[in-house]
Amino acid sequence: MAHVKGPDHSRRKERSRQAILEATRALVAEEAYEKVTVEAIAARAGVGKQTIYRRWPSKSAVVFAALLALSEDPDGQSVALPDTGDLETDLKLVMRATAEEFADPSFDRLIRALNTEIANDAELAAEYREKLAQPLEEAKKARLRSAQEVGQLDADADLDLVLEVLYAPLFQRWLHRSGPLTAAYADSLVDATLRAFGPRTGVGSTPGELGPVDS
Amino acid sequence: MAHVKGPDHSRRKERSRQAILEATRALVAEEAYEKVTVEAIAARAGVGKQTIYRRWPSKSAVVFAALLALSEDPDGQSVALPDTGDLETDLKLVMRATAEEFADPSFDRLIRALNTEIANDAELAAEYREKLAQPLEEAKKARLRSAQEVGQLDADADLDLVLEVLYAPLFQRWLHRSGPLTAAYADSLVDATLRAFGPRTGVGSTPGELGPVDS
DNA sequence: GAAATGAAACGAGACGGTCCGTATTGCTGA
DNA sequence: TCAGCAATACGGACCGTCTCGTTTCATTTC
Repeated sequence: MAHVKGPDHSRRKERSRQAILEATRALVAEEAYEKVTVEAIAARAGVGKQTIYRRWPSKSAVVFAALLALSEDPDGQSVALPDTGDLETDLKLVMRATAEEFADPSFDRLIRALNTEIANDAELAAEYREKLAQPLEEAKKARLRSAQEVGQLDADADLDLVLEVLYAPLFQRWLHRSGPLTAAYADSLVDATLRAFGPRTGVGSTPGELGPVDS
Repeated sequence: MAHVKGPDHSRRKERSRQAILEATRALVAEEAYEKVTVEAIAARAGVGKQTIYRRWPSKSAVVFAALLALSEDPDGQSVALPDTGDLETDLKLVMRATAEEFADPSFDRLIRALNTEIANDAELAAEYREKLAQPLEEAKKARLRSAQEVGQLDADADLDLVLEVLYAPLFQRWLHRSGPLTAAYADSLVDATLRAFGPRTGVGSTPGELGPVDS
């Protein structure tokens, strides 16, 4: 008597759900965002338009869900950054990889669509932060904390600020197409960030008042 | 007989042109961007729709022109940053002012609309860079160069990179609504930037191998 | 067990509404 | 007189709703 509801159509639902999300991703990846229509998604997914609107309230929501699912695929597997023991090495690795990702046209279009959605919708932005950005940031901060423990990063550094100084320039340069995203550029961002937040040159225990370098 | 063309309607043309741009700015400032329609602009400007399309090829172009005109208004007057002689003071002044600007809802909507346009249209982005971003950046770089000359900034620093490290975090935090844009935050960005690109402390400048804490 | 039953979900697509960008029309002002 | 204009009708694209006949599947019936 656990069956309160009627027939179990969950498998059917899941299949069409996946088809819709995959069709959406494919379309966003291969065309300009304005050309992605709900009708096109439905046709590509082999699905009726109503099936889409049964699950999501708007086109924005569908696109957003499709892009969210991109990073949720690997079940519960949480992100983890490389940890060779040397922060500079690890950061350069990650930043170079990030810069390369942005060079891929498909990825470019996907992320541009995502940014357009969240820049103009505070609710979607909050959901994006909660489900995608926060977990990733936590992983990055975990790596930074481990660097703090071995004295490769200022123990007092605000990690949110460190991440922003590190990533925001890359993001802005990509979004505004204001310069090339080369490996050298990625490296120079890491260098700048480490100069700003690297270990204090002084006798570094807990800081606060001691200021041996006063120049 | 310098009049090659017919009757001199230039004053009329100019009047309707200004009316269109002003109506556009008003609408973008007060409503969500999707609600701004060409018909609404025409009605508000007391102008026929065709008059708009006679001058601009698309809605995007009108909106873009309206926002461009925002910063072109003060005739040929070029931008100049404060120069008290102390870079830290000047940068904090500018960064605090920038952070405050973003807090104004009208300004927020205007810049959000502008960013949406240029993020998805490489041509508009190029025009934006040429007509708005570049001149502003040049003014900022001029201030930085003067700081380099008096030894308040590393003479070898890449000024484009300095500006990115300084402004991009603020921009990203605003765009993604990922944190408050306080004066303290503005200051901490200046502090970080100056630690990264400030005058070299001496000979053994670049970090990397010196490791008093090796645990 | 296999066939019949009924409800939920579905594919297809017609429909109203909004908006873009074009075409038409009659007016107006120099 | 006539170029430029406001007003507005229009075609086309798309969104989101609604309808209709069909498919799928748990349950019932033999």
